[in-house]
Amino acid sequence: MGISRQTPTVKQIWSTFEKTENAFSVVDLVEMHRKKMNKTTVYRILDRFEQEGKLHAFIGRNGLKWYAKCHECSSHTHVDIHPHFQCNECGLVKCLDVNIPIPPIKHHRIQKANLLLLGQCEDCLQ
Amino acid sequence: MGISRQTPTVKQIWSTFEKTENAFSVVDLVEMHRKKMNKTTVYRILDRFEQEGKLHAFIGRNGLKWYAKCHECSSHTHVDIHPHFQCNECGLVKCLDVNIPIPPIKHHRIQKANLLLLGQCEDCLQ
DNA sequence: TTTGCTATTGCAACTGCGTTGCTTTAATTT
DNA sequence: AAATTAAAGCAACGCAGTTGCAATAGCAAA
Repeated sequence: MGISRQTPTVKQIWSTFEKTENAFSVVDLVEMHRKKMNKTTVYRILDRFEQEGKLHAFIGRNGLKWYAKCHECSSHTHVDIHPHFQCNECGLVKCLDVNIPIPPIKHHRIQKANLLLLGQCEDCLQ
Repeated sequence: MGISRQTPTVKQIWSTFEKTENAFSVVDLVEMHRKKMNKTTVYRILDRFEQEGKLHAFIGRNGLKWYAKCHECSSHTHVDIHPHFQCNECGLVKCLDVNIPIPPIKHHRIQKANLLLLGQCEDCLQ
């Protein structure tokens, strides 16, 4: 499983994430790479990156799936907050370097937590 | 705006939420009421309930929209955590009565926060 | 280098959630 | 009872995401 062949398409998708902590929706990624590869290929490469732990995924404001490369996102199985931010004005999505503790919930076992903060980013505040 | 006519379909949709704090996905609701009304009607009634503040909505695990009646969900505009829980085993979704404080994020203005906790519910833990 | 294996890609068709436009129905007001 | 118009039904559509299959091309082994 995972990425076992370094094809041009794999390299190209990876290059999108390599230099940034920002997240991209699948729709954006399909559009970005439309001229070079099929949308099915984009979906499949993203799946493989996610399984490999090179990217992590979460659901954004409108139910679209977003992907981002995040430091230390590869292999923790403990309850983890994974906070993400989406700008209501420009649409920017990125990972936040903030740790938000989750209190224990009575009679429940919490395995994962998805936190999406919505608001205005640095650029749009000015 | 809002619900201005008490039609049978409106009453029926509302009766689904009346007795519980559990949330329902739109897909579930369309299926539940399939014999009595058109799916378009379900979507539209849910939209109206949301605008009226009788129901609130959030995005679940798979990007589906979920609705729930929640005490005190009608009219606050402050940053609010709205924590929801989804069971990874039985799929149950409900509102949690827990307040989780969001720390201020440098250079960002946070207007809303969506928190989805995933794990096992009381019934599935046994 | 060449060969063989099979992971990967492209393509086209399909599924399913959600929306739209328009006509008909019926709740509410007068 | 009639008029007004919100709401419902229906069919067609748009778009995200998936599937099956044939063609292509990494990569390892010879």
